Formats: sequence, structure tokens, C-alpha cells
Amino acid sequence: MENWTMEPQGARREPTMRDVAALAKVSTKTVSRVINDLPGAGPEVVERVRAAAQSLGYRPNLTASSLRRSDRRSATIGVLLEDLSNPFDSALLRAIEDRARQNDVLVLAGSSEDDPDLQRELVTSLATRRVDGMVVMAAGGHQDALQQERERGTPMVLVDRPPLFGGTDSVTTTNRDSSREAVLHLADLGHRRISFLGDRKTLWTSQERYAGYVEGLAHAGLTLREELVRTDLHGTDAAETAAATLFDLDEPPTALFTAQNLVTVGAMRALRARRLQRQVALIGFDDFPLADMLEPGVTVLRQDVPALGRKAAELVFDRIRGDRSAPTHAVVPATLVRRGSGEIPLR
Amino acid sequence: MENWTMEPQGARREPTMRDVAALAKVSTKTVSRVINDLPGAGPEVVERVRAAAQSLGYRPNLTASSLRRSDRRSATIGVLLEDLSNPFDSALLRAIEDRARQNDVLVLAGSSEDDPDLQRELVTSLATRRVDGMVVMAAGGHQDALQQERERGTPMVLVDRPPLFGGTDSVTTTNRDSSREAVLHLADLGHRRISFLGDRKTLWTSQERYAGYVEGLAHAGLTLREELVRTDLHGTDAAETAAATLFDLDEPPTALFTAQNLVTVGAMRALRARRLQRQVALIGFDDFPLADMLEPGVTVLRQDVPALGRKAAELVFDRIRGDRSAPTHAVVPATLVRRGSGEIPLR
DNA sequence: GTGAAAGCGCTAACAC
DNA sequence: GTGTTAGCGCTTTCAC
Repeated sequence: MENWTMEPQGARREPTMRDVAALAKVSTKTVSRVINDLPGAGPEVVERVRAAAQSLGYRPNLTASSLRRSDRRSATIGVLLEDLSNPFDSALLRAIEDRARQNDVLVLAGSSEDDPDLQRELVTSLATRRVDGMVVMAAGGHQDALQQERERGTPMVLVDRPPLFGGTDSVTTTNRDSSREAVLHLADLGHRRISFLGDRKTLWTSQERYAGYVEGLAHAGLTLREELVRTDLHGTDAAETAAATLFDLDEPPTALFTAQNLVTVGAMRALRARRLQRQVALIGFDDFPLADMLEPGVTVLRQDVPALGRKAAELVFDRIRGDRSAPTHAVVPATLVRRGSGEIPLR
Repeated sequence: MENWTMEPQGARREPTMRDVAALAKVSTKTVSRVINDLPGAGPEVVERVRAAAQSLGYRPNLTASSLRRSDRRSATIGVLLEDLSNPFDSALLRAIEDRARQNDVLVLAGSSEDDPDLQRELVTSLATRRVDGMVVMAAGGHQDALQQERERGTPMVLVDRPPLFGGTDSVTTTNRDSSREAVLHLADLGHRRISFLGDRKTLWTSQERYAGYVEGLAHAGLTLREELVRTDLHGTDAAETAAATLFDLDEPPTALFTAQNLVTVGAMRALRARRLQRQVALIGFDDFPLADMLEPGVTVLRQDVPALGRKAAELVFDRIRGDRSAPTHAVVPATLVRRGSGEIPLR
């Protein structure tokens, strides 16, 4: 039991501009001017209105104001990522949120779970709330809903994956180039049997990273062996199982390139299960917490997530402000972080 | 260059109910009925309206409808956490989002950075957008802004930390009991010099976990030694430094209880730097990814984050629906997960 | 410098 | 079943 009586939640009527106007003995228009810091109100009136607003605990109703205002801004953007609980996604959201705050904008966040249908629903939900713009990590497969929304004129920036349609900004990482670099790094250490383990093939990032892998092999003069390639691995468990099968081969790989976060973790588990973590080289795409504390430390291609988010937010705010220049496709470089696992030479 | 001309972003006028009404040759009220699946529209008219809406690409304006509707719902809740990029916070957000989606509600998310002033600003921002309710991880220090908002009647649930004021629901973890359990676990292994390393003292969770530590020592018949206690550690680096000083003592601890995520990581780094990770026992509050892959695996008290988020969301939706029963203070149990580091006996 | 009237897109209340 | 009128809280327009 508490000594404080339960306030009827949500029951009280919020004071309106009219209430303030009545108390200050001015018109609502004048209150509007004061609240929005617009000129055309005498200093004494301003004081009276401020006092009235203060004493009533008045707070403007942005929903009503944006309905009437000519710019129609809701001071809200939508951010649709794959899974807000994924560290990559949440770091991105945070970076976007920081930039949004600088613009006095709030963020409506959602997880599409890489499902185009769910993504369409979320886009509709955001549109229904008249967000000023959207930052979207496109779900794999078609992007019909995104394209349609974009064609209606909604400012939109795709992040992590580029649009399959025209006229839309995007911010991505050097997926292909960095992957090639990783493979070459492994080849330089003498490795000739380098495996690729990748996420779902429908994802553009997976495709790009695979392309970089193929290019890397070619540049190193190595032949691509299908039996060393495992794709469509969704989640840690699938990756672990797939990695395990690699070591049952007559000629198992001596190095692994894992093209995603969770895939890297799965592969690491498989290596550990066979006590191969100091024998087999490993480079993963995407950094993750504690990668440096493992033994050996995990060499990764680190994306600059804050830069990705910041850039995406800046682009969408530019568009919201009316920028109609040609679409930008920003590419943020990833960095090879050497921690040990990627520096294991061919024995 | 792209072949698709840049759509004037945000320039197109959204079709309104009036447009649909005109095309379907009915009144706006009838369109409203059809769009909202309300009775009182003939099947043939429904069809005509649907077709008109479809062909115009009409989408209801929730902002306008919520302004006029008697329940005033925006179908949006605010979620204010400390840092959306923190794994604990983002897991919580995701759990809340899932429950929200089941109610066709979207989530406005923000990071308070544990700053009461920033939290106040965010609360105001949310209120200005007329969210239906809020789920808040209260910043340390005073909770004036939260209390004021609550007293205005806004449905609010505090998560992770309880309110310092009455009449408000909360969902927390068994901080004290679980901490005591951890200390007793260490004492059972023979440890007599057990250190406490904690986050900022202003945080309720830190205080509770410290209280549990003190209780645990008492139950085990051990004396509390101030020199083994380090508090106010914010972030990994501070924790690492503090942990290092412990091992410079004449009588260093043989076991550590680290009362937060990042503190645990910092302590681990300090242990590793001195190659003590297999000598000194360690139990941390909060689980974290890869804790099982370290050597030794890290024993932790794991919070049931999805349950915390789910419960918080359910409570806020109950209040939004008008539930005025006495405040609930739900407590979700944490679990001791034994992975090795906490099972190192006194040598 | 200030206010009255109109209306943003929608729904409540009531009439027919 | 369907439409009319009024009005949610605010800003626009324009008059004074």
C-alpha cells in the first residue's frame, strides 16, 4: 500500500491555448505568438502570457500544431531497422537519435525482422503518423513498400543496404572492398583453402561480401572451391553447424572468412569445440564487444557505425529541409582490426 | 547519375478523406465509417469507398483523427532508457516494442544518458506529442520531471529502477537478493576477502546490489572491509583502474563481485592484465554476449530482460486502458548462471 | 501590436 | 443507412 492515491491515469484534461488566452486576457493568436517566439507581441503581453502558461502548466500540443502549420512537420522521423536488440542496429539507432536530438526531432523506432510484409506494415504505421522522414534498413527481398513510400514523396534514406530503386539516398559500408582485403590478408599468410561463411543470400550485404571474397581469391591466384562455401546461415547455431561440417572435409579449410556478426560467433564456437581456434585463421565482418578479450583475439572488419548513423540522419534532414539534389550514395570505410585470429599463418 | 528523377521529397499533397469522399460520391463521415470499419454503411457503398481510397492511395491521418477522437489516443508510447546502444537497454526496448506492436502501438525511443535535465526535456518532448503513456528508466538523482508528468495523469511505468514517488507502477529485478546469493556462493567456496565493484552510487540498482553484498557478507560471517569496496565506477576504464588497485593491496581480494555489465568487463581486463583470471573468482551482475566463450567462462546473475520489458509494457497498456487499481511493483527474478569464473575456489 | 474568422483532417453528436 | 454541423487545438490570413 502506498500513501499516495492513484492518480486517474490519463484522465486529466490538458490545458489548451484557449485556457492560457483566457487567463492572460489575450487572444489565442497572441498566445501562439508568445509560445512560438514569434514577433508581434509587446513585452508586457509576453510576460503575462508566459506567467499564465506557467501557472496552468500549459504545454503546446504538437499534434494539433503540426496539423495546422503550413510545413506540416511532426518533428518526428521513423527509423526501421532489422532488430533493435542487435548491437549493430542499436548502435545505429543511437547515432541517429543523437543527430535527431540536435534537430529537436524524436525517433519512432521499429524492427522489421527482415520481413518485407512486416516492413510494409511499419512503413504504413509511420506514414499514418505523418513522420517527416524515414531511415530504413531494407528487408531482404523486394522493396516495393519502400519504393511506393518514396514515390509518394516521403524523404527516405536507406542505411546498410542500398535501394533497388532510383531516386533515394543511401549509406553503406565498403562491404566488397573490405572483404577482398580480408581474404588477401589471409592469403598473404600462406592460406590457400579459405572458407566463406555467410548470412542469408537475399541480403545485399551478404552478396557484396561474397563478391569481395571471390575477388580476393582471384587476386591471390586461388581457385574458388564450392565445398568451402557456406551461405544462408541465419543465426549463431546455423553458423556453428555449418562450420563444423567444414572440418569433416578431406581437405578442410585453414582459414575462415565469416561475413557477419553472428556467423563469426557460431564459427568460433565450432572452432573451440574442436580446439582449433589457434590453428585455423579467422576474420569476421563486423566488430563485436569483447572480441579483443577472447583467446586469440578476433580479427575483424570494423564498420564505423556512428558515422553510418550520423550520415544517414544528416541526409534525411537535408531532404526534409527541401534539398532536391541528385541522390547521394555515401560509403563509409570499414577497417581491418588485427587481434590475432586473422594473423595465424599456415602451419 | 541515376535514370530516375529525384522526387520532390515531401512535396506531394497526401489525399484526404474529402478527396476520397468526392470520388466515391459520399460524405466524409461515410468514408470515416468505412476506413474505421464502423457499422452503418451499406455493403455497396463500402465497396465504392474502398475502391476510391485505393485508387487515390489514401491513408488516414492518425494525427488528425487522434486530435478529434474522444479517447485522444495517439497509438504511440514513449520509451526513455539510459542508452539505447547498451545491450541491456536495447534488449528491453525490443521487448517493449514487441508488446507494443501487438497493440498496434508505435514506440518513440530516447536515451536520457542518466541525466535528469535531459530526461526532463525528453519527457516534455513526448508529452508535447501526446503519447498515450511512457516506460521510463529513471535517471539517477531526483525524479521531479517524472513525478510531475505522472501527476498530470500520464500513464507511466518505471523499469529497472523504482519511483521515488508514489502512485506509479514499476518493474525491477531481484537486485539485492541475487547479489546476496552471489556473495554467499563465493563464500561457500571458501573466499573470505570478497571485493565489491559498483556503478554510480546515485543509481538505485547500485545501492541495492551493494546492500545485497553487505547482507551476503554478514550471512557468511565475514566482516565488511572498506578497502575491498570500489564504487562510483562509470564505464569499463574506470572499473579496470579500480580493480587494478585492489591487487596492490597487502591482502588482495580472492574473489570479486562486480555489480554491473561494464564494471564486470573492466574487472576482467584487470584480471587478465595480471594473469589472475584463473586465480581470482568473479561473479558479475548482468549477463553479456560471449560471456560463455571467455576463458574461464564468466559466472553472472542474469536478468530476464524480455520478461522485464514485457511486464512493463503490459502495465502501461493496462493503465492506458483505464486500469486504476493500486500501483504494482513487479519484481522479476535474476538467475545465477555458473560458467566457471564464479566457481574458482580459494586455493 | 493585436484579434477575428477560417480551416488543417478528422470524428462526435445528432438529424434525417 | 447516410449526411450535416460543429469542433478537437492550433496556425493562417487578413483586418484593424
